[in-house]
Amino acid sequence: MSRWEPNARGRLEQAALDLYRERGFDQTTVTEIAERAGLTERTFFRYFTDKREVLFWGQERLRELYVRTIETAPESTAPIDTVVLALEAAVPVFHERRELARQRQAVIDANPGLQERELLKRAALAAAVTEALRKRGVADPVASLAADVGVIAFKTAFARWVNSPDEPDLSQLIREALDQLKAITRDDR
Amino acid sequence: MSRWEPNARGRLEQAALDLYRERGFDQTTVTEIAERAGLTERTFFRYFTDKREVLFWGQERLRELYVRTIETAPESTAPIDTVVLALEAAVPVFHERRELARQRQAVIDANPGLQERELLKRAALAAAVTEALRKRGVADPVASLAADVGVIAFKTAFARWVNSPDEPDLSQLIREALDQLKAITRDDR
DNA sequence: GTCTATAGTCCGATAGAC
DNA sequence: GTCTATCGGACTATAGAC
Repeated sequence: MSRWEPNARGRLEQAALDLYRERGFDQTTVTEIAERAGLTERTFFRYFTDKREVLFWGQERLRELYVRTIETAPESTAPIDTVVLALEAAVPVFHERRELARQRQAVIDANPGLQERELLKRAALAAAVTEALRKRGVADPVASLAADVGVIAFKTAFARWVNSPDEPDLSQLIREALDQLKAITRDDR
Repeated sequence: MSRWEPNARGRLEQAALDLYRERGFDQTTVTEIAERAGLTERTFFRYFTDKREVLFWGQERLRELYVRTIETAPESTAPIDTVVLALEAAVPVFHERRELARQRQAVIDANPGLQERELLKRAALAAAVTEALRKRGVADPVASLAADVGVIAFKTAFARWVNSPDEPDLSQLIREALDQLKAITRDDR
């Protein structure tokens, strides 16, 4: 038997999401989150640097998955296709947590401060993808442009996926978004 | 004669930029900014909702310029070209303030919190561009994809422009970035 | 685990412009 | 009189220091 309940981090994350949904992000104090998780405010700040960060777990795992997928992609793969491979490799992570993703996104969409943080996380992932492409010998600015295009395609696909009543395949939505993006940037129209 | 020195807002903006450069964003308090501008902390918060916002004046002007340019673009112009027209219309705004833009960007680049805010402002501009395209009859998701592609091209161009020792033309850098972006998304390679 | 600085809010007061 | 810009003080919660 251990002295504390296990999984303090997970309990804080769950308590925070629940409270943000119940009464809104601004109306929730860190003290309340900690109380509901059976911990103290101080402990909250040991796990998360601030009140927003508690919603963005899984970021690190996603980053590693992207980078690893890019590292192991066939050498001949074009930059943009390499990025798509990485995005598709992460699709199961989302499919397995559809309801959680939906709830989380609803909270974020209701608060500009959380949207800021989400954008920063997305930019950090784009930077990691850019770096992984560079390591494969992709020159700048092609590396960062390919990463950014991938982010746009994913963002577009995710927005549709997360709130659809039916359950479309995220991979397919990504490919669709990318196709539309290609059509837009094609010169011959 | 009025009771107060004129342009309280401008004085606060200048004082804030100077202090953020001198000692860093985190090491600067709102009280110090207000003091240097000859005002009180309370007055600072009447003009700006928070400490970051003071760096992002001009945002509204830029938004109006983008929207107006899109509204008045020739009907036959393709979505992506309409966006480029808008971006180019705003180029003089930057060319006229190169040194200020440089200083501001250096402060932002040194602080994640400010980067968050910058990303949110950029997203807000993209949303305004998307909306302006929709009003011209551009369907979704083409409207938002075109806006996002424009944002990427501008971001890429701006990053090069703002720190070049020589003074390249921002318009040309935007067109170059867009060309590279088109090459990346082209299927035939 | 306690203590503290500071961001950010609220309500109200005041002084001049119109 | 009304409107607007500044200031004052009290207050809470975040976040970091010790």
